[in-house]
Amino acid sequence: MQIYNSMTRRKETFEPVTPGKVNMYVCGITAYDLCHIGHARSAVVFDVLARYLRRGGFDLFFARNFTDVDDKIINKANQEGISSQEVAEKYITAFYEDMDRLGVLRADLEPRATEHIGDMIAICLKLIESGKAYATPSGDVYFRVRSFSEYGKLSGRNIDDMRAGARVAPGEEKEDPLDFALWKAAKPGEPSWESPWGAGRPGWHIECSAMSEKHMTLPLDIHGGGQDLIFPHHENEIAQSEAALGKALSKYWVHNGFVQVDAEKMSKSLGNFKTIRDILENYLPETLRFFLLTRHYRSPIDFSYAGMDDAEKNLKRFYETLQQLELELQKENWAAQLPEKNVQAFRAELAELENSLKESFEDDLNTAAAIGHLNSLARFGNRLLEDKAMRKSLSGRDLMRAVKDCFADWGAVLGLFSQVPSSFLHDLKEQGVKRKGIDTKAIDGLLQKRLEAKKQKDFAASDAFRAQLNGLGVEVRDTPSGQVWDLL
RNA sequence: GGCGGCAUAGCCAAGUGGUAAGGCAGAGGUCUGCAAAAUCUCGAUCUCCAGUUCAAAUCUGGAUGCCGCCUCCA
Repeated sequence: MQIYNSMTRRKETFEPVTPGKVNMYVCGITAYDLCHIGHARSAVVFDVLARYLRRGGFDLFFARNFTDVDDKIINKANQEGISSQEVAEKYITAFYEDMDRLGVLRADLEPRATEHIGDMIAICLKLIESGKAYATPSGDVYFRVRSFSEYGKLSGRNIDDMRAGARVAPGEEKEDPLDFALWKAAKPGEPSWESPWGAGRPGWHIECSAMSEKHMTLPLDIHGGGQDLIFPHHENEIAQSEAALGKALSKYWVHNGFVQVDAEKMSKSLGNFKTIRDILENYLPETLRFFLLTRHYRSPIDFSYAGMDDAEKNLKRFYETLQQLELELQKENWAAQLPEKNVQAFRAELAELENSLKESFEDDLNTAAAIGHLNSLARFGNRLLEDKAMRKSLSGRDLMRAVKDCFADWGAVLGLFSQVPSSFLHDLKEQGVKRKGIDTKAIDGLLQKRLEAKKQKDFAASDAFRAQLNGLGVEVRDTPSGQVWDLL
């Protein structure tokens, strides 16, 4: 497949270091708060990438870490009067709850920073020994950025262009403002570990270097994360790891775009911050996942409720089609195969759709294009369902089965369409009723009256009841099995 | 100040050289007692200007606008 490599800023043909095997390391969360929809996007994107690589037959080893020691965690712990370990535990649990709902599969390895303190110290020692890092009198360890000539290669920055002068906080003992902390001397009340430089805790960047080195063979095939991690996090990881090991940290660097709100990045200060839980108050998890996948992973997504509503309607259409296909395929009596000439064009169309789907994923994981093709597939399925000859014959049955299989196949890669249609549609309706505050008792009453009117062929009255129902935000559908209502 | 990205129909959104996927909304037809769902048909020359090319939304240069990173951040 073609994958965009942030390092070279081009799409490249993906060829793992060892044929058939893929090592992928994705930066996970810092566990100090509930996950927002940006975290959801990153998790969903790399979840789909992992699923697609596995589908392609690669032997994938996927690691996603948790940062469980960090300034923000310590602050939170102080605020809440609990230990930072408890804070991390609490939000890691919340992460799993949220991600499970979104259908994000567990990684093969989910290492935590605090489990790798010794490995981090070892890297620090190695870097100090080779002159790439230095310890200060107060017990900090800094990476000597100017000792790594390639510094800036990922983010496209030139050391001399960086406005780092202002970054030296009072009391820091950096040789150079650009230098970054590998290890921080402990302050009173902070969690700390013994080290050759006294009690302290690791800097942020070092954990990923330590964990990827410990558990995976380097270079990694794919190192991923959000675009905001490119600088300084990934740049620093590269500097540490490559300076310590003398080889590349990763062959491909993959970064997902932001989720924005009103065309601006989400942030707590702007007050436009949406947690996954905020959204799932009013929408089904699959709707959020679908929404996130309807844009290319590298583009920014502007989150909006209007966009969620669109996503929800589209997703509903998919499940309704799937439901119709399922119902039709339960039939047992099928007429003989149609003449080949009547079936040929349908088969060709299906084959082309399947091919387009494959190509979409091959082209830098273009899930937006893939969902477009799945819409075409849904229409194809609906046309089969409307075609009398197709609907009755074995030819049609085979085609309908193929459509259903195709949905199952690509749905498994996208992590969509895997629910039983009737139960998804039921949940969706319930969610809508709750969100819009529909009075179901009033609805049932009106439906009963409308049914009576219809029985008497009093269409004027039945239409009047329908109008009343519309006024309540409800639409009635007459089906072979009776009245059905849905949200308008 | 440095680096980077984006600008496609009413809205959302694919599309990196050969005359614009898809979704939502809208109009019309089929179906329906009427509707709904489904289906069919209809809709953009791709921010602007100048180039390169037989040919550009797609390449180059410029303008305008928006966004991100340079500090913690998916």
